[in-house]
Amino acid sequence: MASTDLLNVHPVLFDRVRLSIMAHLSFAEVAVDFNSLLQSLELTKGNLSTHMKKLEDEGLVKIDKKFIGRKPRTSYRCTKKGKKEVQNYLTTIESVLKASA
Amino acid sequence: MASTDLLNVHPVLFDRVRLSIMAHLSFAEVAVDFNSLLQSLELTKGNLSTHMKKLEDEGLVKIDKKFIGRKPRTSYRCTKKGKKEVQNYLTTIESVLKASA
DNA sequence: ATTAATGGTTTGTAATACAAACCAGTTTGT
DNA sequence: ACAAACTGGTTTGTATTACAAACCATTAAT
Repeated sequence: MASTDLLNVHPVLFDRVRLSIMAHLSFAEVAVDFNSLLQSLELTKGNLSTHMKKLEDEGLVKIDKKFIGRKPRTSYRCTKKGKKEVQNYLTTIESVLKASA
Repeated sequence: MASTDLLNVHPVLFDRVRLSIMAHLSFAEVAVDFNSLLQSLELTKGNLSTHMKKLEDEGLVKIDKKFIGRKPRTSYRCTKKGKKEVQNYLTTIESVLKASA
């Protein structure tokens, strides 16, 4: 088994909210903006903001800020690394837990 | 998709160490004692102790304290609820992440 | 000109993971 | 017999983190 494999999972993904975010982003395949995430996930703005910053710091997500007309708009997309880490999370969890089922 | 399904996952399992513990226990099928867990998982005693307490409080694990000869021995086993929650964790993660792969 | 809404960020607080210190007893060494 | 070291943990203090509230800057509506 080697449940220590879990150590190879990116730590930042061990959070329900961030995993949800990454699921959304990797599902979308395209950039998703702050407010859709906000709605889908039912978070407060501050909470979402800091989670996104953390994901960005770890390179799992790329932020894109621009103006739509006169309004600011922040959107995010999943990086290659992000996809990789999500995949790794899934396969690792499966291997660790299925052995024990 | 509905990544909000993640809300149905037991919160206490969203921790790398506790998930490792539960993987160990549900794999073992039998009681595992404090010190084997300590070794397998390479934790400090205090850390393991508090994690086990939390798992116990949530009813995922049953604690058993007795004396072997003159020495105390604490061991743990996975409860039915524990197994159920681990299963739920696995299937939920799979459904949420596979949709996004 | 005010008020309300949009699009976020910064900041203060409560919860949590962790290791260090501690405690109760046992075995080992002299 | 006594001390030192080991066993088997628990309690306690600290650092990190998740979170919501408060805030800021601007735009849109009245």
